[in-house]
Amino acid sequence: MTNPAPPAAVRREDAAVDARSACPVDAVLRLLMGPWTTYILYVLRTQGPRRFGELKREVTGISAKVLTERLRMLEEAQLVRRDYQATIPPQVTYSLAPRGAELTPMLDMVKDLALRWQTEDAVALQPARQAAE
Amino acid sequence: MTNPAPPAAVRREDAAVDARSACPVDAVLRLLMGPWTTYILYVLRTQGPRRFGELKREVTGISAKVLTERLRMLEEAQLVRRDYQATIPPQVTYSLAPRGAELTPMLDMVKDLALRWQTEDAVALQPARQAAE
DNA sequence: TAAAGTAGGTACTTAAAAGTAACCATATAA
DNA sequence: TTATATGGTTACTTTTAAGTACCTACTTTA
Repeated sequence: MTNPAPPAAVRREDAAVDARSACPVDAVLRLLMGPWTTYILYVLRTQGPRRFGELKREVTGISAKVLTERLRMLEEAQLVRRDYQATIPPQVTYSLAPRGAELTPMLDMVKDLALRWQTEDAVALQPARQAAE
Repeated sequence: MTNPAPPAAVRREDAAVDARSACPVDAVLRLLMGPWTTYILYVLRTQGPRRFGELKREVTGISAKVLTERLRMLEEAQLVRRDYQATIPPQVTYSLAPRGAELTPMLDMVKDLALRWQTEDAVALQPARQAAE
């Protein structure tokens, strides 16, 4: 689960709030949530280290604001590494940190599941093929 | 990545929108996202089938509205099964569907990662222990 | 007679997240 | 001389999601 704005009614039940906030699974899933996040990780994983501008161009449609937010969040979570070179113009390179790489097997698992379900659904919706032959 | 409201600027670039919406990993992650979702699955997974009222009591702090929304979404995604008995009062039981159970290894993987990172962080913040002895 | 439990539905409000646009300093290229 | 690129930041607006409260219909219980 993910913790939204704790409403007043819940804010009083600290036990419940803690139970949700302390869930370690939730903490990790919350990192991946939100638009663009897995997309950014995907680009870094498959394309290798990228500079800010390159990322912005490859993650089509993202705004600089959100890209910055996501990168800061991922950096804080140690999923992404930020290399800043104070040249002019400045050169900032983002790459997958060790923890980011550790997510790979799990993301692959999600991918396999997703593709399998997709196939199963497609097959289930195609009894016409058998009937037509 | 998750698809937010497609802004006008992006709406024209259908290729980009498709690239994001069609991502199967994203489709699955989006199901788990949002407050309470993994919590609901967790309760069904560990406690077994539960009725609406029971769920609402166990998922502390959730509102009936959101619980209903989440269950409908999970049912549509075939992660959860809904059994409706037209008794009086009506009896509605929710249980984990096969696809919901298939998520277990992946969620366990997230849990292991999360706990390990938590431990690593705790150790990294405790060099005082060594120094004190 | 009124309350409580069943499983929600609906309307309204609020808060968070995301989007847009303008701006910063600096240097190079046209 | 103006535009472009670098890597952002900031203010403002819009969209979406979530929360709150009240309602249904029927039965059993106090």
